[in-house]
Amino acid sequence: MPEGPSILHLKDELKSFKGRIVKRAGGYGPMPTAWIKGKKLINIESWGKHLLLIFTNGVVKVHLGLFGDVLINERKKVNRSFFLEFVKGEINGYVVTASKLKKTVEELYDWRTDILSRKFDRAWVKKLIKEKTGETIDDILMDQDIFSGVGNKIRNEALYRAAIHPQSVIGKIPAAKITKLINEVINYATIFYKQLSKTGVNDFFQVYQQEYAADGSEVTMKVLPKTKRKIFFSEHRQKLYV
DNA sequence: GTGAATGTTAACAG
DNA sequence: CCTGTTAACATTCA
Repeated sequence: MPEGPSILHLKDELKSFKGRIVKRAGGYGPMPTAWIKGKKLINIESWGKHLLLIFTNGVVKVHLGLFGDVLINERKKVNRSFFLEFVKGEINGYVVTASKLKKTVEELYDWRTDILSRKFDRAWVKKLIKEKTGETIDDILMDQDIFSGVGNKIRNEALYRAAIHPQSVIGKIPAAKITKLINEVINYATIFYKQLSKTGVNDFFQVYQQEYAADGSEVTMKVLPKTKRKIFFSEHRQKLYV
């Protein structure tokens, strides 16, 4: 379920719980939940793939990992890893990890890198990328401190649209191409988010898990050695800078 | 039954 | 101690 756009969409869906008092909190996760009972959920925020539930006496960070799911006023058969029950309605997290922030939201999060935030700062992100001269662009795109909210789908789609080979080396990519890539990340994340809002699913791919890319060229798939994640790209369209 | 999938982090080896 | 690699986690779907 989760790349940044999914979390933003989830935040939208949870809006109606703002300002309401928690009757019961729990779940099989390790985080203690007694401190939440009887407290008001004053706000819901998100940063990248983090969902932040702000209470008067603390903040819960919810991460959906690879298989996480959050249901509203609905339950599955399996146990909930984290849940909030209100007088009317409930938020049920499955396979999510919840933890209480040890510092304030302001201390922990920089929204200049959040690809779905209005505060996203192209110049700032460009500067962070430049510092990674010798690394490859596929790794940098998944670095949550540079592109907060980018997951494997956005990575592959943005690189295709910017016509950059995933294994290009940062220092060798022309500055204008980096700019183009940043724009395509935002573009695709926006498409992803709008699709979710409209249809509840995102399945608009030009290269990710495709046999042929949108331009008709053949798609190559590689498994990255370190992360074991799959990258999909078109040799024909995407230029390798090394 | 098998394998793969939108992710992160703890544990381990060197 | 730092760096890089592997394992673990838990679920759904094809």
